[in-house]
Amino acid sequence: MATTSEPAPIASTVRDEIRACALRLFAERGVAGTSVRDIAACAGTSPANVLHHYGSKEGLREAVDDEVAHLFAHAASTAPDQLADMMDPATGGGSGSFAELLLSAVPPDSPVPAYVRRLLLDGGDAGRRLFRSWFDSARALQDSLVASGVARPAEDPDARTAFLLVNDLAMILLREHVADAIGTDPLTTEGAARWTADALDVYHHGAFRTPPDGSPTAGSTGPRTRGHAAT
Amino acid sequence: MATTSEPAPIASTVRDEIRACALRLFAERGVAGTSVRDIAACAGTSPANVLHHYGSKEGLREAVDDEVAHLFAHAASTAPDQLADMMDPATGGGSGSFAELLLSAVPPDSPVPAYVRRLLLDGGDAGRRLFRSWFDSARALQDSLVASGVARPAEDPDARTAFLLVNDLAMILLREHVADAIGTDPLTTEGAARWTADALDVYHHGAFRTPPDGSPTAGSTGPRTRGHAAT
DNA sequence: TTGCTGACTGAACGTTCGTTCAGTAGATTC
DNA sequence: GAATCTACTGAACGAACGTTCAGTCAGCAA
Repeated sequence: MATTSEPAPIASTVRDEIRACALRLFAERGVAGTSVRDIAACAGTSPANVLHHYGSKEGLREAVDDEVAHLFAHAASTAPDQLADMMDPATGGGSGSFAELLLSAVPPDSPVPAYVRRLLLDGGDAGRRLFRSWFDSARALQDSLVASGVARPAEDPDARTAFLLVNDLAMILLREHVADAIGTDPLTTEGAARWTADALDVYHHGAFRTPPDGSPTAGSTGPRTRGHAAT
Repeated sequence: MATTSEPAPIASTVRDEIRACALRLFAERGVAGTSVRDIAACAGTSPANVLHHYGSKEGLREAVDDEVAHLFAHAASTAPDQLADMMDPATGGGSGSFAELLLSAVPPDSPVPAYVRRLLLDGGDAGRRLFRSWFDSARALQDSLVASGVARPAEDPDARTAFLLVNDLAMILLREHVADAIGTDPLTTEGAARWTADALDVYHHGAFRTPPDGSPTAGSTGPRTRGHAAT
């Protein structure tokens, strides 16, 4: 059903159609909330044919997981250059954002971001591997940016990388809520620009004024009220 | 089954047990992935009794949504003071983090954070309301912090509030992945300290070195590669 | 004692689920 | 032309689903 722009192998087979429908429906309703019959109806074929091609519903889910993983594996191979390029203040002063990378890899109405969300939050192995690979890329990028003087060195580099990566992914995860709150979808070009502008401001100049000198490493700052209500 | 500490009405009724089980199972497996029979078995009663108390599975889901919403509505009534207190560099230099507030309100092994995750990501009205209320609180806090000179004023205050709030929530959403990556669960006291230390460092001093002067408002920094592969 | 109420159950209901299977149609191979 | 293969279908399977219902039982008011 209407795969969008140019580079796809255009002659979409029923097999591909089934997988595309599964991707979209899984992303919208979750795997448990999507039936094989739903997918078959979406792809204009019979439920039996879905299982003919993918063996089982679980097999189809794995195929979709793989598709998404490969999409990013390919993007990741060009990512370091792209990200480093985005980061270079000379060529544009970008943000080095994974979200921007994602935005550049899929059309704005793609179900992929929503599927990535499920992947990251459903506790499965595919999601764990995806996050791992992103974390490793981000860590390497962070190191190189520190080495080249673009980024400030962190006392806790793993925490720093995780912090920046997670902030970045959060925008994908909470996309609808952000759009509601600020009135612009952050996964459109204009929305991304607005989001990036603020993120860069914080990442360059901070959000808070400098604390009292000899700033404590803040390690002691746990929550002080320890209500621990049951539930 | 073993509700934890003090303030709960301790004499847990079967009705409460059913709701507690539903909260946990919905959080773990999703609503569609949890059957009424599962919940009944967990609560040690019959499926018919679950529906006797809550009318339908959907009614039970709404009851659980309400329970969580009320938990935070109560927390929110004391939140401004607590958050402002956390923010005050004089009394502790905390982070004003919603995640810390959450951590202080529920025990570390509570299913509530996972349920909040589902609430925020399942596109329902309860999640939308929850985010809205958090955004409004965060916005008000942000304004007061700017007024008192603790926070730098932002060019785009809505975006700034959304950015900080979303960063904060991200840690809850991606909790397991962060724990994997940095080796510490950020929703434990020690994990939170580590996370907070780095977050404060970024929020006070930035993550990147100051860009070339006359820093562009960065609005032009969209992704420059416009691959838009189909999918 | 009687009658009522609310918590609770076992058995069953109709539906929908994932999956199986025998079989058809259209190519391709020998 | 027969044999083989792959894509595909309609009908059915047993299991699991949410839900209904008649009925049991304990506590309590009259």
